[in-house]
Amino acid sequence: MNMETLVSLAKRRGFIFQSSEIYGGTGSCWDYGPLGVELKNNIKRVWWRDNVHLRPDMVGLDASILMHAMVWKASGHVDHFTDPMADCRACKRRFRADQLDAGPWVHYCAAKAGNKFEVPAGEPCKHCGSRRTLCPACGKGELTEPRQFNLMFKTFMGPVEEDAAITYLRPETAQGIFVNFDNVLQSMRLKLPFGIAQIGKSFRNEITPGNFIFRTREFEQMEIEYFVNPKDTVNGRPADEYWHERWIEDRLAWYQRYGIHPENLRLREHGKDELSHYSKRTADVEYRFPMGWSELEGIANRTDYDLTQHARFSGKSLTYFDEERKEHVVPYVIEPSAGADRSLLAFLVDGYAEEEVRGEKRVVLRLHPELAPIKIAVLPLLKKRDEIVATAQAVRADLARRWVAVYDDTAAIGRLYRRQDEVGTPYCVTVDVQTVGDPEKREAGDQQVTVRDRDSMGQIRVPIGELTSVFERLFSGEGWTAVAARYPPRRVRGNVRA
RNA sequence: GCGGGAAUAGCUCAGCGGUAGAGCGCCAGCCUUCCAAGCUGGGGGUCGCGGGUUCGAAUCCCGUUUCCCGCUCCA
Repeated sequence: MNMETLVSLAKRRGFIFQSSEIYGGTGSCWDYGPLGVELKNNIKRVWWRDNVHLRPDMVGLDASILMHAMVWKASGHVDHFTDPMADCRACKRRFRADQLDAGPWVHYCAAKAGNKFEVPAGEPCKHCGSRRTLCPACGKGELTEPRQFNLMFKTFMGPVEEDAAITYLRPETAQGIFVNFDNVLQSMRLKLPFGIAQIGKSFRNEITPGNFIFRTREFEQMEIEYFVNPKDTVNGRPADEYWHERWIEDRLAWYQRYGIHPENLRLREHGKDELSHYSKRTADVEYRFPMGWSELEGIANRTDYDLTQHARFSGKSLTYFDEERKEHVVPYVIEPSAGADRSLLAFLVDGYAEEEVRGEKRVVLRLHPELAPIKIAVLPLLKKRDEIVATAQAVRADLARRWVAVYDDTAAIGRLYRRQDEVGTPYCVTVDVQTVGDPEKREAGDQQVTVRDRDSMGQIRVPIGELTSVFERLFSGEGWTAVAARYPPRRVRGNVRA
């Protein structure tokens, strides 16, 4: 599996198109096509259901993308979300200019000709006063002047482009939750621990976007801020550490529940040196993408950093009153922050399979039935028979009230199946002559159709009247094997091409 | 942003100074009683974009945009 194959499939089958393609494309932006938007909506819907509706301790939120500029001052993004970068003119490597002094460096001092010596970490040369100027990787090249990379999109509120009107497109949805902490607390009568979930677009001027939809400058996050009382203990551990561990386990399990192979998932603990300025501990859920292990979701313990900062900058109290201790506390927050686009990419990559069937290559997207863009395809075996076509269209219309169901008659049955396999449709329904009967042979129809399973390619005969209950069982997770056992396999009446 | 590679039909690619091609896919018709069948026909490309050289440029030169691989970063 390589990314190019997937990019090609995604475009060919209407999942993902490059943004503004007719104008030559625009960097790092991608559009979700008819099937892509279904898939993405399904991912967001099951995430919301599992993390908000099914839990008694979670509520949702949808904050605006544009916020008061002070939000980003308080959050630290204006000051910390910038990286001064310097490039080596010789080996072309790039470095964080603020981390160049981290190690000792070899210095050819101009003030003391012929002298080459090592300067200790963090110190300037005591002879000439200069700091590190040569590349720490190759030791030869001069470094360029540090250039400031601001990762936030700057824009103007209102039509006048003046400094007072500057604000930012949010670089994370999290801050919308923090600034609404008190509103949600007051209106929903919540007790710690509780969480607020939000799905929405965020924007970062990434230095290097790429790898298809993996790193883009406009992306969609699925974030949870789970507030806990840091003074509580659970199972003998501080509440924030306990819940952090719980969320790490829950989130890892979530990806597996929707079909990601366990061997393609792992947890990676952040080292002390790579922790964000607000984080006490962070663990990443990583997926084995075609380009290597990369982050799907970061689960951070943000402590009381954000609420404290916003309280300080806004002058508003952002505390929770602990009834038992009769005191105000600033909650700690655990943040499971997932990428919707990255999840979608992982589900595509993980579901993609090529197998050999009768000497032909079969491409199948083994998407979890809840995620599949199309749930059921209803197909006529023969499109020249009006009764077959009419019955198939009626069956589709009936099923479409409950599930995304499509009708297709533009090819022979084998090709129709393969097309549906390639876009991950879990089940097909085929209407044939037996279903509707054959007037010329005075045969009556049996009103039964073939239901075909994507993964096993198994087929059963099901009365049209029982289709809804069969699909209810299949989509509730009962499994093909269990459901198929109640129905006869399709009777083979010969195959003219065999 | 730097270095390297690439850009021709929906997809994969050939053509590399002289009338834009193939395979697959797509559409239509015929045929066909269940896993990418066959036959016939069809639509579709100002060869990424803009300049230049030339009688003539997909082809050579310059610029530019986008994608891919590294550096780097994160959801």
